[in-house]
Amino acid sequence: MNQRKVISFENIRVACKSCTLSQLCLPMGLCAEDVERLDSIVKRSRPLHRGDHLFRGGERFRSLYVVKTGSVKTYAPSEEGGEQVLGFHLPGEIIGLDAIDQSCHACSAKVLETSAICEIPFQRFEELAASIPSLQHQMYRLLSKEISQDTDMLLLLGKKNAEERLAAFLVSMSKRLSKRGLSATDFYLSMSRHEIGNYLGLAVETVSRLFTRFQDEGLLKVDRKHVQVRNLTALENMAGTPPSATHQQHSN
Amino acid sequence: MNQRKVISFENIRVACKSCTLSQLCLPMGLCAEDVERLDSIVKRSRPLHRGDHLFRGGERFRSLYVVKTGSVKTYAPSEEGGEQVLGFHLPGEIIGLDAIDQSCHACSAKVLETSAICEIPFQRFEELAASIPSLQHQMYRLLSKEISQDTDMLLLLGKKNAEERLAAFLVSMSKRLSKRGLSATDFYLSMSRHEIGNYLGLAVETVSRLFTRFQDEGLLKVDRKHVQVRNLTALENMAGTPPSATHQQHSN
DNA sequence: AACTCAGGTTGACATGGATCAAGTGTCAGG
DNA sequence: CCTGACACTTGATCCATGTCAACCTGAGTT
Repeated sequence: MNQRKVISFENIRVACKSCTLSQLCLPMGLCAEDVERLDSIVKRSRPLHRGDHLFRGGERFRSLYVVKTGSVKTYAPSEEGGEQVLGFHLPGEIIGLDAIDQSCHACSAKVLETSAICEIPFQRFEELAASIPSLQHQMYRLLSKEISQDTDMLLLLGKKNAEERLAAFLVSMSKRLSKRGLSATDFYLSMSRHEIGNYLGLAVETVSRLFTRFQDEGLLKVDRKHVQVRNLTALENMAGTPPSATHQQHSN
Repeated sequence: MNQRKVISFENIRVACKSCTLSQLCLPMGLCAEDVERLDSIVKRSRPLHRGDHLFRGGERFRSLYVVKTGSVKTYAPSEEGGEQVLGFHLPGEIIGLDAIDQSCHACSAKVLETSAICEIPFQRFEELAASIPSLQHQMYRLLSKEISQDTDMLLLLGKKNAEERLAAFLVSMSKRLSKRGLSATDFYLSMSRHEIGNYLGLAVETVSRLFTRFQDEGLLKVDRKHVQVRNLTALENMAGTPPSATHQQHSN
């Protein structure tokens, strides 16, 4: 069937079985044979570039998307220009789960930097899941995890002040990046201050001031998008979610 | 006077097939035979009373729960007394979806008034769903809907001011109640002002002042927990979610 | 009836963060 | 090297809402 491409994009278009994300993503817990079956329905497009949309609010829902490399933000465009950033998505994270119910995307998804994305046609996925119990189970887990994460965010927006919010954001990024094999203390943020503020329910100015203050307090070293965490524990305490308070870690 | 009785006691231990909620709940879209199979795994306990817990944060996850009559609140107990109310659940709504991922409840669920609850052992449910595609699909939809609702809530907490929040809350209650055959404009709130404030990220005093103001402005008639909506359209506009802005209505 | 007590309302005041208004890099294109 | 655009920072001010405190009200209880 499909001619194998043995060239430069090969590392971007890796099959699920050789993808380093398989333990975060849908293939988790599947046997080799079932991974192949899943792999056969995944579509891998050319890399997308900063500003490209995976989908826009209002479009018909057909597929789920998984970030393979790069990062994506989802946001709800509100009437008259304003928007609410709903999340930033790193490799291995699934996008579009909220659209299953209405068969229609309520939010938009835009890539923040050059990114490779896997597309999973949902109807075919559903058929497959019906015949692979562990895939079905993993899908329930991923949906459930999305709900827990939203719940954490509700707590953040409902109860935390500006300082706690930014600390929680930085801790979350740190954990998620390190789970992907990157440094937990030295990373680049792919989103702007404005997007961070929007996501956290804060004004840009507040975010900027907090970055400065955290740096003055020796918690961070910041240079534009480059962040070096100097005192992760202090940030965790500030964020109000000590690692042992919950029963297990679950951020994706 | 008491219209709450409409869905009250005649309903308590009815089987799924004769439950008035079947179009909101898991049986939606199932054929009669499959409804029977689902029904056979559902456990129906005696009514619970105000303050009883369905589960508490930290407990092992075994079952999902569906409100049959009455109402339930879910909340995340935080260290040292504080809590964040995560949601209020009306008949037909499923509770516990966030615990699938960790097999452990991160939040607690407490009934707000005498309530009948259906318990659905999750493992048996999962087995059943694997053999009934339309049940699996409905489960995906319900999980997805939960995510959309959380998303709406993120928008509320991230972008809306106090007045918009309370208006959105009242509109949501109105819609959900009317979808259950109750009046959209005359109802009793089963939660306290404190719980409303907590849920909306506002101080009790702010909620109280807003109720007074809405009444002064002729939008509502309020007597303690009894609310009569006088101008639903105005509330909808204030809430910033005009009914036609989204493509379909979906609040459960 | 009087007492109690929790939930609710109302008023006075304080403040965290929004908003407004200048700057200050930094980078792309000419 | 300039120029303009844009993201970010910093400072000054304002205001929505939180906080604190007093009081009310209704439903039980004695």
